[in-house]
This record gives sequence, C-alpha cells and structure tokens, in this order.
Amino acid sequence: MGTEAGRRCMVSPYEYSSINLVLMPYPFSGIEKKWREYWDKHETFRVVEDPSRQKLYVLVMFPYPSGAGLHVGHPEGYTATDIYCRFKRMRGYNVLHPMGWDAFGLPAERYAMQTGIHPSITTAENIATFKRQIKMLGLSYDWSREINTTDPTYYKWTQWIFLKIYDSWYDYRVQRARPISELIREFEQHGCSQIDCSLYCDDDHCCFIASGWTQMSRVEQHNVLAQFRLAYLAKMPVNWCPDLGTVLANEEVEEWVSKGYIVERRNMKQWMLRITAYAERLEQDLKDLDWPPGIVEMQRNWIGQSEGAEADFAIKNSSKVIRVFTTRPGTGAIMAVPGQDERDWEFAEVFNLPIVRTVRPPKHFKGKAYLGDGPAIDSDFLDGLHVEDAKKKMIEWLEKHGIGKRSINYKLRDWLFSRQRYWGEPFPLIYLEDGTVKALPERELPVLLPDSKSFKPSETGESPLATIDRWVNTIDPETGKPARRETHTMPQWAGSCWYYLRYLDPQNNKEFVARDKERYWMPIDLYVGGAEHAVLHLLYARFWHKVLYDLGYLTTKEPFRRLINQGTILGEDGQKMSKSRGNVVNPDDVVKEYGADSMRLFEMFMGPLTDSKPWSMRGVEGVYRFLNRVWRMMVAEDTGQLLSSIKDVPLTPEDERLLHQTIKKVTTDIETLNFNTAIAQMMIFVNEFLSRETKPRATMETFVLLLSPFAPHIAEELWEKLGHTQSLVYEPWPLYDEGKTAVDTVEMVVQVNGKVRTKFSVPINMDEELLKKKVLNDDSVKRHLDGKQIVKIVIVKNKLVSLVVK
RNA sequence: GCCGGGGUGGCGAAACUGGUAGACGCACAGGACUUAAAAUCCUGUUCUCCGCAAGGAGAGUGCCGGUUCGAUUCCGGUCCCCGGCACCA
Repeated sequence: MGTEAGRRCMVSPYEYSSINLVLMPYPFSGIEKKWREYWDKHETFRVVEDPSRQKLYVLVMFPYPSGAGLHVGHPEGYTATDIYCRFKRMRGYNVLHPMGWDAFGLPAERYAMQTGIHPSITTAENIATFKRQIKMLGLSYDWSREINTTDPTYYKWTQWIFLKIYDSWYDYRVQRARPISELIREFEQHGCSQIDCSLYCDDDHCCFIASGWTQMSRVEQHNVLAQFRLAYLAKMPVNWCPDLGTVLANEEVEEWVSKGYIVERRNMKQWMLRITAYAERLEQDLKDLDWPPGIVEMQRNWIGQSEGAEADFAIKNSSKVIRVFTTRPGTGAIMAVPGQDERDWEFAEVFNLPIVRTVRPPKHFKGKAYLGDGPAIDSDFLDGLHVEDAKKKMIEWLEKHGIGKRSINYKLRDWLFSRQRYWGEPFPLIYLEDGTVKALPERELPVLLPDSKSFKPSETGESPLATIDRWVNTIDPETGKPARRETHTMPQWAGSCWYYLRYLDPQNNKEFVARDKERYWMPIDLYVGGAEHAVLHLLYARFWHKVLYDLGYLTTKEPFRRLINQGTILGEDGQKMSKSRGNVVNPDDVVKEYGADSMRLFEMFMGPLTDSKPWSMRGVEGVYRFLNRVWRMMVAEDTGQLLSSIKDVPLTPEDERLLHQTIKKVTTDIETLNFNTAIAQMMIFVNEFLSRETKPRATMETFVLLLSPFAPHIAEELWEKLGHTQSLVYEPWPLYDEGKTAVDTVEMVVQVNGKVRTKFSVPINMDEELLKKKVLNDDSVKRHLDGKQIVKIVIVKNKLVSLVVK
C-alpha cells in the first residue's frame, strides 16, 4: 500500500466507483474471460509437427513458482514472446510456444522445515497460483506441453541424462564425449597406450597395457574408469551453514550471510561434472550465436580462456623441476611476476622479494605493478619486443629448448553437482559393499524421492535423505546384494538444463524426446529471459546439450540460437521491487482494474524490451484510455453494437497512406522486437480515425489484426463484431504496399550556416534549380543573407537546403 | 582496478546509413460539454530572453574539445550511473 496507486485507491474510492457508473469503459473483464475460455475450449494454440510449414520455436525462461506469486517482471518476457508468436502464426509459421515450472529448489524446502508442510504440497499450490495468473494474461501457450521439473515423469529423464553423462568420457583425440563402454573396449585391446593419460589422471604410474587391464580386479577397473567419467566424486570444500542445517550453493552464500547467517567451508565428497572438458567448445561455439554481445562476453570471461606457457623450472641444488603455468595456478606452484601483476607485487612486498620490471611502463607511470603493454626490458633476447610478440618468442624458445610448451588454460572449473538437500532429483546411483559406485539400470528409473517428514540435513552435513533408512538401504537390482543409495540430490540447475527439449515431446515415456520431433523443432529460434542467468544456466544448458549431441541424441550443437534479455521492471520509485520497500506491484490488481490487455500493452509500451524501467500506474491508465478509444472507434457505447459509421467505403489517399505506414511500422517493429514504437504508431492511427464520420470496414479490420498480438482479447471481440465467426489467431497478417506509404509533399528545411531559418512544404523530388530559386526568394532566408556572400549550397534530397554564407 | 551497457524535457521515452531534437504516452495548464464534478473532446507545454500580440533571438541530448555546411549520431579526453568479474564456480 506504499505505492502511489495504492494510496489513490485508499484515499478516494468514490473516484473509482463514479468512473464505473458514468464513464462506461469497455467491458474488458467479460471480454477477456470469454476469449480465454474460447481459446482453451478450441485448443487454439495447440501445435504439432508439420513438415510442410516453417517451424518457429520461441521460448521464455520458465519460472520458479514462488509462494509470492507472479510479479510484474514476469509478464514482460512472457508478453514479448507472446506478441512475437502471435505475429508469426499470422505469417504462417508453425509456432511452438510452451510454458512450465522449474519447481525444485530451496524455498519450498525451507518452508517445509518451518511448517512441516511437504514441499510437494507447497509446490503444487504455487504452481496453481502461477498458472492462474499466467492464464489470466491471455498468453498463447500450448498448455498440452506443460512440464514440471518435480514430476517423476519429468525427473526420470533428468536422471536418465545424468546416467548418460556418468557413462561417458571425453575423448580429446576426437574432441567429443563417447560412451564409457567404448573406452573399456579400447582398454581391452590397447590398454591406455593410445590415450594421453595426463589429461585424466594425476598418477603417471598407473599406465597399463591390454593384459594389465584384464588382470585388474573389478574394483581397480572401477577406480580407473572413475578418472575418465564426465561425472565423478571428489572431495570438495562446500559452504555449510550450521544454523540453516544445509549446504549452500556458492551463488546463495551472499544472500544468507547478508541475513546474518554464518557459512563455513567444509570438505565433503561431492559429485562433479567435467564441464571443463568442454571449455574449448563452449568458448568456440559462442561465435555462431546471435546473443547480446555483453552476454557473450560474460560467458567468455567465465570460461576464461588464456594462452600461456607451461614451463619446467629447475630448483637450485636439486635435480627436480617444478612445472608451472604462466597464466594461473594449476600445478600447485605459481609463477610470480611482481613487476606486472598486482597480487604478485603485494606478495613480493610482504616477503621482501626482489621486484624486477620486465615491461617498460609509460614515462609518467606512478603505480606499482604495470599491467599494460610496452617494450620488454631486462629480458635478454626479448628486449624491445612488445608483450604479445615477446610471449610468442618466449614460448618458441621454451619449446626449442624442451623445457616448456604452449598451453591454453581456462578459468572455468568443474561443476559442483550435488546438494545435501531433500527437494531435488535423487541420483540414480547406489554404493555397493565394496565401496564402488554403480549406476542403476535404465529400467529402475525414476528413482523416486521418498516421502519424508524431516527435511533437515543431519549434523554431519549429510543430506536429509540419509536419515531415511528404509530408502537408503536397498539392493542391487542386478545381483540382489545389499547396497546404499546416493543420498545427495541434484542442484536446481539440473531440471532447467534440458527442459526446452522435453517441451518437444512431453508425454513420451520411451525417450526423453523423439528424434524426429527434435529434428523438426530445434534449435530454439528465440530465447527470452533475465540477464541473471547470463552465465550459469545458459552455460550449464549448453554443456548438457553438447554432451547429448556428442552421444548422438541431438542434431544441433547449440540450443539457443538467438537470445534476448528483458530488462528489470523497477518500482514506481525507480528502485528494485521488494517487499521491504513496499513498491511491489501485483499483476492481479492491475488486471482486475484495467484488464489483461492493458497490462500487456503497458508492459510493452514502457520502453525498449531490454532496458530497465520503472513501473507507472498512470502509464497503465494511459494505455487503458487508448484501448477505450479503440473500442469507441468501432463500437457504439449505448448499444454495444458495431458503429453504423463503419461501411464499405473507399479510403481517402491520406488515410490510405496512414494505414500503410501503420502496417509497415507495426510489422517491422514486431520483427525487431521494438514493441513500444509499434504501439505508438497504433496510437497515432487511432487518434486520426477516432473522429472520422465514416470508417472503411476493411481498414478497421486491418487495424484489429495489427492490434491483436498486443491486446488479443479486445481484438477478438472487435473481430467478432466485424462479422467474423472464427478466431483471428490464424488470419493472414496484413500486408503493406511500399508505394502507398510514400508522401507526395515533404517539408523542406532551410539552414543558413547550420541554423534552421525556415521550413516550407514542397512537392516530393522537386527540381533542384527550382528549389534553389524558391529558397533564395524566401523572405526569412533573405534576411539572413543580407549583405553576405553565398559560399556553398548543400541540398539533401527531400530533406533540407543548407546555405553557407560569409 | 578490469570487462560490458548507458547518461536526451517535470517523468517513461522517440529520432532510418550524420540532415527539422523531443514522435507516442504520463503529468501539468487553459478551454468546450455539464447545475456541478468525473469521464470525454480541443488547445498549449525543452529552457532563457525580447514583444500587448502574431512573432522573433539565443541556448540545449552528462561535461570539455575535434572533424563537418550540419553531430544525440563519428573521433579524442573526462565525470557519473547500472550490470558482471576481482582466482570463485
């Protein structure tokens, strides 16, 4: 109630009731309900593969259904993709536009810890709320494809994909993942002789030949293979929060620490995914993506490719050498270059180590370490070379002398993939009595999350699942021997890593997606979502996608061809919306007061999609007034019937020009996602036509079609009043005639020494000599030429005449 | 500190490859309609100065400078704001 709108509502309810009685605004609430039901009943937006038509897959990042319900930030991306989809349908595309729920995660689990209410119940309730609110906006989703990451029929396949990752290794020789069974076959035939073991294994004494492999015990073989798998166990420091009794993801630490919780590091065995094997391809393939440059850059920085050298340093008084990477720690030893690195400089100062500059800083450089470019100094044969050239020459030298080589390093680390949580996907793994890990066979999936009343992890930091004995203790389905289940669960990213594939074939219980469906729909033509997922979600999803591609399940290298980040919607005060600031706007209130069409229209009219911009209830009223004018342009207020002034009459040339200009502007602006200016053009159109005594029926019909992607409910209603019996959703999009958008007179600007002195209207493409004559005879121009000499005349066709005088 | 994005009226914003800065909307002011108000419709609204007025002059797209007949747009410098990164996945 802290908002401007809230106060208005409280202060003068009279104002609003009187509006309702006297103004008679268009009856949006009945109209909107009617058309939502119509679309549902007719399954208007249901799509199936149709090879005869061009496909279009448009996706918006699916929400985490929180208890707070939708906020006005959600509909921004949803409306944008909806407009685009509705437009493309009318242009004949076969459009896939789905929605679902990313419903595993900590909030529901924390709520359960406090209240004892099972996360599945809260999740179901929250989804119901979200779905009601999203449906209320008239978004054209194919609801038959709705998915929910917490549904066993969904997470069965998340587990299945994990098994595929677990059962794969990265073959650097061919730069792709291969099934682990192929590695076993290779070991049986050649041992590890054809593989560069150093890429997989720290221990260079373990190399074996074929017979060595076959003579290994089962446990030994298991341990060798574990070094190769794309999913592996490692002892890792994790963020343990004793008060919450849970482990936190890195990205969550800051939030809880700021709330006063203590987070400590603890070493625990964790599942890791070998995303680093894909570092090079994740970096390389960015170049083919139509993504915002900023996001591409962020991914680049995250992957952090750097070229350097790996060199062996001799140790004084020892025959041993230390291997060091020049660009970052790796090997346990680092190379320190205090002259060119701030951290090394500080380190050297503290320990009184000598500091030698090897790059000459600019003359007046005052700082300590110099990080910029410059000629090398005190560097023997490198002196005088600039940094890049010196690097090259140095690496050549190292390689020539056999004490080092060029190496490419990455900042990217392997992905910590396990969480000690209840509300996540269980791993489809068991531990046998000999300590080995075993992947459950596919037919055992899904491994269901057990029902539980306790969601707290144990004191030791083990997952809540560890406390459920009847679930943990199981048997190996293949041998009947006792086994223990893995009690960790997967992170929330898991479900969102592949949801875009499940939409293609959500009911399939044989495969995660049928191949022909994948081939038809992929890749995603447009992906819209918040920039907060610029790195992690998008990187993790690309990684899984590439693994599945390597294993032959997918036909595209990259999932998201074009990406757009919608901007944040701020509160009316220009601050981030938050409960504590009291500036949160609830879409329910907006829709109730002004209707879903106004809500949609305002979200798009505020400004460019990708910008952050503040909410304004006054602004909502503005677009609401526009929709009322649209209504009055065609409907008689007293009877609710189509106006009798709408007739089959021809257009005047001026009106025809405006119509074609409007079609053109709206068409091109939707194509480029500039919805705000498309709406502005429609406003111009209505401002003109509202007062016409007669309105050509065909023109009104065209306008309704243009409006329909933005405000679909009112458009359907007007379409019906115009005499149509079918929904306009699949009507062909209006075409414009370029020739009819052209004007026959233009306003000519006359500048003298760069200053605008007069303007007049002239026929288009006027003869230049005639134009000059006209300009020089103009009184107000003459005044500024008084006594001066014309040096130069610049004529820009149909725009301006610029006189330079002395 | 590094990387990316951005600074335009009272506010949200427009402006195609350099060519009328401020479309469209909000807010505000005046008017019409009305007994009155609301709603609706019309007119005006970047700032400063001159003029009774029609009108005129000057300044203006964060700031300083450059290129150009002409710069919100291109170039150099500088300040501020937002997002990311700072060895952490």
